[in-house]
Amino acid sequence: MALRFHNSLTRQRETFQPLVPGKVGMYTCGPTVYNYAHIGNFRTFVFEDLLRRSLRFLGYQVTQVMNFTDVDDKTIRGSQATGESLDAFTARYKQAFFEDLDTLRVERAEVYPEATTHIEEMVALIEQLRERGHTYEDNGSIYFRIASFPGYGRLANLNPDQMRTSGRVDNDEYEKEDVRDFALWKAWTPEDGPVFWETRLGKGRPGWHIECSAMSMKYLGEHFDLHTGGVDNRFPHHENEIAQSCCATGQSFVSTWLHSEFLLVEGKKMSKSLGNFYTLRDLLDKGLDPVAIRYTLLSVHYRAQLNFSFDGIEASAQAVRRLRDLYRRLEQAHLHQGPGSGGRAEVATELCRADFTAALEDDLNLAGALGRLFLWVREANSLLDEAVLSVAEAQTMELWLKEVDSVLDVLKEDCDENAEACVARLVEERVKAKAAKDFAAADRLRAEIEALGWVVKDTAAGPVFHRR
RNA sequence: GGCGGCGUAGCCAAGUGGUAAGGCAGAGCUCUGCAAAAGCUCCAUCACCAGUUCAAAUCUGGUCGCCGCCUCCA
Repeated sequence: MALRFHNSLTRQRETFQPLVPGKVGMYTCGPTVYNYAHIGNFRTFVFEDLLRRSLRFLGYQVTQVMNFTDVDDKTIRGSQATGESLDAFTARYKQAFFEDLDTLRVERAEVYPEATTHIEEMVALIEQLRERGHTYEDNGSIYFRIASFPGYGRLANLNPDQMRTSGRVDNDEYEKEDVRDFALWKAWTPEDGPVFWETRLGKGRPGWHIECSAMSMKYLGEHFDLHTGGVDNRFPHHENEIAQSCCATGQSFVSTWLHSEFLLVEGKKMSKSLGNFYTLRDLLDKGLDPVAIRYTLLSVHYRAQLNFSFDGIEASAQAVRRLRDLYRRLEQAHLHQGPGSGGRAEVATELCRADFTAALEDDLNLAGALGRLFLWVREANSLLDEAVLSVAEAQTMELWLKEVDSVLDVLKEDCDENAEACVARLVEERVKAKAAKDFAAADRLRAEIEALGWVVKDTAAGPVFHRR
């Protein structure tokens, strides 16, 4: 089986062929750092995490670039509202973003370029477009003329002539030749205050779309493998990126475009007016387990709308618990070494590996892969119940589960080591109490452990414990 | 007006021609000092209608319902 993706550009499933065998360059549109990112944003970021982890699982070397949009209308307005400099304002949200990524166990990209530190690259790109006749100026601003790019609309599957035109656009955007044109460079206005750059293009700031063209090509080359984002970025943002990049370089830009669908909350698109708008921090305040949130975001195919519900989080938490319980059992299997399963362990594991891998290769069908994984989980538990696993077999199974977890990243428990050591002592005491048939003491210790928020389970191999 | 997606058990969800994965919840059983976990068993004919086919959740046409995009938005 070969890795296949549904390419938004062609709307077809295609076999993935990186430009350089074994290596993948991917650009993932990052956050505009003017507030805390919400759960819908994280649906996309977790999808991109699944993508990079899957690529690595499949043996590719990945270079991921994720930008920070740290200058635009919203960041400027935000900084003015708090009276901070733009840099100080956005720095807070950049840091918060990284904290949130850690909470959700999203792996770090290789490069996080910021728009404000790549002004020169953008200016050079705009100059290149100007030389090739794709731009025009008005009052110091520079616009991209989409009529100069015949391929415009291909990604979004929109015919420019049939786009709906509204009166509102006509009124607001009178300075453009065509309402569909977009700004590459915005001339300074008094509302921008201290936010401007004096450049060869004049005094002003870059438009939004140009940063992604400039920074992706700087770090990944003029033509690279994968570009991803939420569906809402498909048009106009990504369409404009294609226009800018192709017109500037004269060659194709991105091989494969991947777009993740929207996340709904309780069946509705998230919005502040509906009261179903949640940042990650809001959800943590409600006591939700971040790993359960991660699992939920992961377990629905990225091109399907995901309905986020609190019941769903509970179901995910249980599924994660099942995986963790098995992992603990495998870790401790050496304590009651068996005679060997007669090949059952190996066969089950190899079948699982083949099916799990095939599902991932099929446009990142993680839901299908998980279905197959849980079949193996049952088999593994059965073998443990029968106490037949040899030490080597248990290790093989444990290794496979760890390998799966290089994609899922849900096994590790968040707990501070002091608490764990403390509970471990109570568990030890309880073992002694039980050995002495002092069940009253054993029950008292169990209650104590549970009061600390932990659960202890007695198994054939001795007690195991974990956070509730 | 133009483009696109979706509708599978109580909930989530996989499955693009061969007779319905998996998770959660629920019921019963086994095991168990207790408590859990685990294992076993049970729980759907795939929105509706009409076609194509030896065979359709899967293809075609239509109906109903839901959702998204057409320059703020992951």
